Formats: sequence, structure tokens, C-alpha cells
Amino acid sequence: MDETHDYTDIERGRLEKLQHLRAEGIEPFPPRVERSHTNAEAIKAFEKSEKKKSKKPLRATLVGRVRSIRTMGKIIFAHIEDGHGSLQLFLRANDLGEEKLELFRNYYDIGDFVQASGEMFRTRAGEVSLRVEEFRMIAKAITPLPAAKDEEVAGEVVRHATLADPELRYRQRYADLAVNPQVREIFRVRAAITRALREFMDSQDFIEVETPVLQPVYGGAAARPFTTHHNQLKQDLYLRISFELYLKRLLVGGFERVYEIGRDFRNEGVDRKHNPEFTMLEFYMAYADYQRVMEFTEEMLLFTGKQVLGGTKFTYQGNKIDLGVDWPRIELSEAVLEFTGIHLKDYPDAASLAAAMMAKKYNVPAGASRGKLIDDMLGAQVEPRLIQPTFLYNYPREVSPLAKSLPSNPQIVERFEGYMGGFEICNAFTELNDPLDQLSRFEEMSRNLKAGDEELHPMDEDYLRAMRYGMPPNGGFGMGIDRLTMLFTDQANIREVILFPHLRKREE
RNA sequence: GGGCGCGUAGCUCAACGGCAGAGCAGUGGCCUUUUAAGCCAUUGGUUGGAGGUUCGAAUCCUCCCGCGCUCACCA
Repeated sequence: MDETHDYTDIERGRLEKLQHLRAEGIEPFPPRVERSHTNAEAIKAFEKSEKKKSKKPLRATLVGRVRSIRTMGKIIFAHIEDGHGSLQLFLRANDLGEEKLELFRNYYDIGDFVQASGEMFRTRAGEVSLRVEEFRMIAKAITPLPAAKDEEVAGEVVRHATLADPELRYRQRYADLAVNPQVREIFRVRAAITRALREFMDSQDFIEVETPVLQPVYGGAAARPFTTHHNQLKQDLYLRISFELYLKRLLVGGFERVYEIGRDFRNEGVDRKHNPEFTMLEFYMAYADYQRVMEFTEEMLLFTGKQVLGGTKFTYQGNKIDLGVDWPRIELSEAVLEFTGIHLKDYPDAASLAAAMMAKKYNVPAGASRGKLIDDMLGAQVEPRLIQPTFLYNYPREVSPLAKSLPSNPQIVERFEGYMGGFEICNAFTELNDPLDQLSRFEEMSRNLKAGDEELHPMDEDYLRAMRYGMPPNGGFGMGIDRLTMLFTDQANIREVILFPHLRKREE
């Protein structure tokens, strides 16, 4: 990335302008600015004073990035944009003097940040504008913004020929955000989602906690971890793949309701639903079981939807989705039957189930356990069809080493997953709190881990010790915030809801 | 990892075996209520990279790099 030494013609021209300003004694990057209103406030205040038929003109000092310039001889129109909207500047030789007008005309460019003051007024065309009496550069832009031009249509800014190449948009997210207002909006929604979730959790008497990202033993999910190393301690560490085992230790410690919103890291495939690091909400609720957590999940998402979307309905990739109705609760085996025609109870072992799946031409990974096969079938055949909010419940034990079995069937665990828009958004279960049962689950996993299934996690002795002190019965829950954001912002790719998504390293 | 597709000016895109172009941006000029302002003129390219085929390659072939979609893998 040697661009700084390889300027384009446009950049060289702007550097010359910058040098000229400096030569004239004008600092193009001053440390302080003045501002009386945001653009949106100024427009609102002006419209209010207009209604009151106030004789006193409204004065304003505004700041923003120049988004368009229209020069017409001795007057110049320009739009500036701040974080709250855009507003038109009107610069006229009569008000400024020809010299100042020429200064703007010759040395100010689209992309520059400027400060301008004067009186608010309405142009002949009816647009609320600032009649500029004074202006100054507050940050000169060297590189042209990757967008052509703005158009104002009925008060809405239409941006033409704007940055569209997804690779450039992700690699230079700053440029993407600078020119694509709809991208900024996605991240406002994302922030509103986490805010609403925190508000809800806090209102339900949960305490927000932070647990280690760097962990000596990883666990809580089926995934391969990233590995790192502490130099002084000469100790290998893992980036967490879930928060689960630490959060449940806190229940042992006496907290009844804990949650954490933070980053998980999984060293696995990257695609439109998976980024190597992603944001999870996990919570653990003492004295609740998975049925209670299902109810809670509905309440939580209903609240979040109302807060963020202002209602319960939204459209995802052409499908209308309503959070306001009770989520159907379907037993996993029923869902599999409905979408594949396979009766799980007719295939009690991996070999017979694999044969049944092969008969249907489903992909069957070699050496997979029965639980893994069911999980695969779920992902490929069932999940994409679950558009409306739906819970599937009662999962196979082999793929749920931290969940409590059904009293009536040790091979099935009290676990559910929530689906929406064709993908999984949350996963929850009645947490296993029997240290002896947990030990045997770990041992089972360790055997499989040695046998080569790298996604299983190793024994966590300390977690078992914690559990031996006594862990209250509890329901636990995890939800991908990125995926919820995809749903609420109608984005098909997880990269659109992550500010700086991971991309392959590029030699520059 | 497999398949398909894409990569051309700062941005958005044409040209698809025969002189590498347009709009916007930029630069110079005209223009005192414009709003993708308009008008005149004009700068800007190792066509992602390296090889090959050909009289001639942005275009066809091979490899490499990157991205997208998809399958596989994967919560």
C-alpha cells in the first residue's frame, strides 16, 4: 500500500491547492472549529422561524463535508453534509466579495470539510440554504471521494455513480461510509439492536459481564479455535469460540442472571453467513428451563423489533416476516419428517440413517455420528425453509454436550434453536448442571477429538470443578447479533453488517 | 477446496480479434437563485499481473492475484 507516494493527477492538484492555502497563511487543518447547529437543526430552526414569521433572521455557523459544487459566475451553490444531513450553501460575490468567492472557487473541492456562517434563507427554488458570509477550510481532502455527484430529489439526496465494488467497499469502509448513506444506516440499526437488547436484558434483572477472550481451554461450541501465544507466560491461548463455560461459572458464584455481548472467533470457513469474528449475545438464567427461555426469546425479539424497527413486521429478501405472532414450536424430529420424509425413530443408528439419507441423494459426510447426520440434514433441508420465526426443539445428544437430557429419553436433549429468514439465529438449552454427567460428556468428546473431529472441544477441568460446587438449574441462550442485523436491515451478506469484515490479504 | 462469473480512467460503465470510449469527477473559460445546473474547450489508461496464440489481444488460451455467486465444509 504505497499510495501515499504515488499520487494521481487529481491528488497532485489538490496538494498544490493545499500548499497554496498554507502559503496564504490559511491552515487547512485547524485544531478547532465553531458550530451553532447541525445541518438538520439549522433547517428545522429556520422552518420554525418561518412559521412564526419571525423578522429576525436566523444566523448559523455550520460544518460539513462538501458534497457538490455548482458554480454560476458570481455565485456558487454547494451542498455540505454532516452526520445529520446535508444543507445547501449559497455563496455570492455581493456577500463575500469577489476575492473570497474566487478563493472558494479555486481552492475548495468536493470532499473538503468546511465551516460556514451566515443567515439562513430560502432560495427561489425553495430550498432552505445558508447565505454564506464567512467560510473556512477545516480539513482539506486530498483523495477524491469515490462518487460522482449528488442529486436532490424532493429533499432526498440521490448519489450517482457511487462506490459499488464490494471488495473496495469492504477494504475501504471509510470511503464506503463516506459516500453511501444507506451503509451508515445499517450500522445505526446495528447499534440500535445492541442498545435494545441491553435495555431488555437490564430490565429483566440481568447483569452484564465480561469474560475472557483469551482462554487456556476453549469450549462451549463445536468449532475450531484461533490459537495465540503469551510470550512471558510461555503459554498457548485460544481466542474464545463462545462465552458459555465462563458465564455458567458465574451462576455457580451466585449471580442468577448474567449476559454478555461480545466477540467470538471461529477458525472456519468464510461465506455470506460466516465471518471469522462475530458478535454474540449469550445469557444464562438460573431456575429457568428451555421452555421458559423460548418464551423469553420471543419477548426479547418482540421488544427489540419494536425498538429498532418501530413495529413487528419487516421484509427479508422478499419475505414478509412478523415478530408479533407466537412462534411455532416444532419438535426437531417432526421438522425433519416434514421436510425430508425421514422418520428419525426408524433409524436408530448412524449407519441406517446415513443409508436413508443417501437414498435421498443428500450429502452424507463419512464417519459422522447420528447426531451429526441429523444436524447436517437440518442445515441443508430444514433451515432454508424456515422463513417465519420458528423454534425447533429436542436435539440429539451427540451434538449437544452441554445440554441436559430429556427425563424420558437420554439420547435427546432439552435444546432449541430459533430460525428466521431461512437461517438459524439462536441456540439455547436447559443447561447440564450435573458434574458427573458433564464429565462423561467431556470424556466422550475427548475420545472423538483424538479420533480426529477437530470441532469438538477438550476437557475443561476447572469448569467441572466449578460445577461440583453446585450450579443452579438454568437455561442458557446464544444469538448472533450479526445475523439479527442482517434480518433487520434486509442484507443477504454478513459482510454488509460488519464494519470491517475479514478479507483475504492483498499485496499492494 | 470444486464449478460458474467478474476485474477497463478517481467513480459508474461501454468497446468482446482491427486506432481504448462515454457520463460524472478534474483542469481552463462563459454564466448572480442553481440543484446529476447549462454551454465551450481539455487532461487523464502499463485494460488486475505474468506468459502464450495471432500480422494484430481489453477481447482467444494458460497460470497467478483479488472479489462475487454457488456447491462442499462450517453454527
